[in-house]
Amino acid sequence: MPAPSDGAPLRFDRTSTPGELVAKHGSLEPGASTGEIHRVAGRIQTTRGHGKVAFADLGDWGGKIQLFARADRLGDRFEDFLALGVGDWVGASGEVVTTRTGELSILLDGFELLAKSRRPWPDKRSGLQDVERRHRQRYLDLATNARAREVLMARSKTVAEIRRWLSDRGFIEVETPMLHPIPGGALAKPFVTHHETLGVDLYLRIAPELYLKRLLVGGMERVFELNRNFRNEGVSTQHNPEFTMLEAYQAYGDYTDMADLLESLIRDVAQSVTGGLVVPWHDIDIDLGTFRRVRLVDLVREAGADPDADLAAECERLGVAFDPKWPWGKLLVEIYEKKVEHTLVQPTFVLDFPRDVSPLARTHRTDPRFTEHLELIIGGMEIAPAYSELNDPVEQLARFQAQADGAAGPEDEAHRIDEDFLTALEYGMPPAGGLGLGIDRLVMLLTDSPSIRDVILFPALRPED
RNA sequence: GGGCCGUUAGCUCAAUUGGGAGAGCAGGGGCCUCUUAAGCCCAAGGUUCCGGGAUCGACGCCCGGGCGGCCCA
Repeated sequence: MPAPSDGAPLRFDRTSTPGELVAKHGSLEPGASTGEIHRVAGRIQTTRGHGKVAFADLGDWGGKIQLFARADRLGDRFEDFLALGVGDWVGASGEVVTTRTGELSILLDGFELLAKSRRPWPDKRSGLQDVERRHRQRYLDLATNARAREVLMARSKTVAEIRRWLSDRGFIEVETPMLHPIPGGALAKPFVTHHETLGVDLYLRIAPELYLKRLLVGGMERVFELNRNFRNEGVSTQHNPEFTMLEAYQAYGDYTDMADLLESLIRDVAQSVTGGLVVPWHDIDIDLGTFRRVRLVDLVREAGADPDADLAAECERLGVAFDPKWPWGKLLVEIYEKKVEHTLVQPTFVLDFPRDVSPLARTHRTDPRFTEHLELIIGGMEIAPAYSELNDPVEQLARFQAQADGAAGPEDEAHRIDEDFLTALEYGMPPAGGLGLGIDRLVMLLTDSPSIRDVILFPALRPED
């Protein structure tokens, strides 16, 4: 069998990892010999040549161990060892020992260069600092910065815990279309694409909501989807054009059930990901043990505006920019978003958004100006909306038409009338609660990350050229 | 879209009010048989993001642009 052209090994059998050896032998006396021969692999992190002996740190994401090379043991291979550099992948074999200074080491009998790093490596002390390159070349960020690895692992665990938590409670995960003939389920500008053989424009979904509700019509009682949404809007520390959202629906429930569920879910996920319910956030601590519940209209009143007065005048007085065409509810929400939302640092359910801005939620059971639509705010960020879901096809059509008539925002962000969805509702959708949970922002909270780009491995950036 | 800040060697960063660009690390050569941010010696490394302008003289000042960060819309 011919050797590969570059002679590099195709595989390497390990008997242990650096982290496992540290766990087993981490407290040996200086100058100890274990009699254990091991084969370990990893990436060279530092090298220290010292005449007829040399050292290198070999590490992976789970730990590191020192390689101890002696010219009298390695013979001709000693020169090759000295040629190793930072970033090289190496498989090594030898006895597990400690040096005179007590450092746990592999006393090398042999080693293989598994892959060479051909480019200059970031500074070994500081790691890669340049924010732009950390995003464009995330592999270097991960390879040199422990913080980047911790965030990635926290995100992975968060997603895994959410899936397990929901599954344990009877929620079924589904996948609904990413390509939508009509963008729906949210107020947002979509990305447009085109299907050649069907000859139609399609939209990357802005939300899966209307498809998940079709599944409620089909009889699914507890259903969720955890995947990407796409919105053709600006990028900021809280927005990426593609972002990850959990949407979950529960038949026979309402928005108070969804608030209970969110509270319990976030608490359990925080506990398993961070080990506690108090998470540091910038300069303060956020206590996920207590979730306040307060009506939006009361928050606006607390902010010094009278919801029963002329809201355009109130906006004027408070310095909130507005469009005179906006309806009452839009003005009310504008005051809330500009004056209140960013001040809600501790977990807060903001209850009962106005009907004008909430076309998919049921009218409030006692106050018809509002809907049973809440938003969970933590750290000043919208983390999760939840509704008592509108299931009346006649009212749904009327709400869509009110949206299409304008007033609530730019035309390309208004709901378009999805006849197929209305047909589904006409077959009967059970009463249900639904929620959306922004996964990126939740991970920001759990990892004290100030920017969404810290928790998305490859965030949207302008092309370099 | 607006404002402010940043952009210098492969990386991390310096460079009084405008006077001719430096260090550490990495990479190259040499010494060294227990180092661990190894150490010591030597050499090399630059279109100071790009384009224009004022000045005897620009990394620095002015104008325009790129990319990034933060804040605002």
